[in-house]
Amino acid sequence: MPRDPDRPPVTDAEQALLKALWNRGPSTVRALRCHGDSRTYNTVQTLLLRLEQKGYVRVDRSLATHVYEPAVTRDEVLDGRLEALARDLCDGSAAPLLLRLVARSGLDAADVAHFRGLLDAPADDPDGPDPDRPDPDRLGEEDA
Amino acid sequence: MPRDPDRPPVTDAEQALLKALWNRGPSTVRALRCHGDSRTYNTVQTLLLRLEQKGYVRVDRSLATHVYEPAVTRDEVLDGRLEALARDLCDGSAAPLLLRLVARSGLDAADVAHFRGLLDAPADDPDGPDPDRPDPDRLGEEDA
DNA sequence: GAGATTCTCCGACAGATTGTCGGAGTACTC
DNA sequence: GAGTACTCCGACAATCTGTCGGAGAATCTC
Repeated sequence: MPRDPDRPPVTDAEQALLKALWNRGPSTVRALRCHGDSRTYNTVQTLLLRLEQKGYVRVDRSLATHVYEPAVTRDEVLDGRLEALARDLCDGSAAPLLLRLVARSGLDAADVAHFRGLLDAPADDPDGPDPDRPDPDRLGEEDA
Repeated sequence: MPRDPDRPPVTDAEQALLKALWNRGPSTVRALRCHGDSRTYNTVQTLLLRLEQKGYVRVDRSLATHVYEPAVTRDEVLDGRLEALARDLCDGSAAPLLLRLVARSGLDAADVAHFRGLLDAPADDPDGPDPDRPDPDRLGEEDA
């Protein structure tokens, strides 16, 4: 289990790119740009570079045209953000977050059943059932 | 139930002050400043003013020396942040957040029991148990 | 192999944000 | 009415963000 909590935060523009990478898998600047991104080639590249410096993406420079891929999963980012939230507002305890989520968000019966199951099973299954993550295994299919 | 989701975000310095207000209840600038805050009087005041503009604190200007108090509870801020997180990373769904929290954070037996109870009871108790809010009725007691 | 393309790298830059105060004026205390 | 305590307004440097331009290297095309 990777354990490097405090990456610098991502900005909005960076996050948009990171999301695109999660959805598309490893991609080139060009591919990302065509993916509905009105930014200049250079702008996208700068953002990607900053994401690399911050540790959110990994770059394969073996080819002439570099290929960028996420270095962190959405869940890892989620964990980091949740941890930061707990630290900021709840003295580091995650329990209040859970409490709030359960108390307010509209969980349907299936969700409730799901979570009850999780509570029953010991919680150390990081790759457990994860119904709503898009499959991350379509590589550099340029859609131009 | 107050419903104004998108307040501008608080900065670190602002949040420290907001936390102090949550802990101490309504306070004057001076009281906040003595509360282990090395900032200048004016700095604290500016921060408080910005918090007011953003809607996080309310100011009682009826007295000569103004009294600042939180306009939002910690839970409301928490809700907003969690919503933003869900929006940013999970297409608006809060379920993945819950899943992550349950899967990773170390919940002790009491927590688990607590949440199981919450899952059993329908979730519409906005003013439910709130164990760690201090009593807000010690006003300008300067601790110098 | 020379020109045209395509990329990468480096650096810049304007606008917004953040944290921090100073000064001027006002209200209150004795 | 002098001194003190506050508030209001504005400023300011440092940093962050999003956005590119230009120079040069690598690749492709004839």
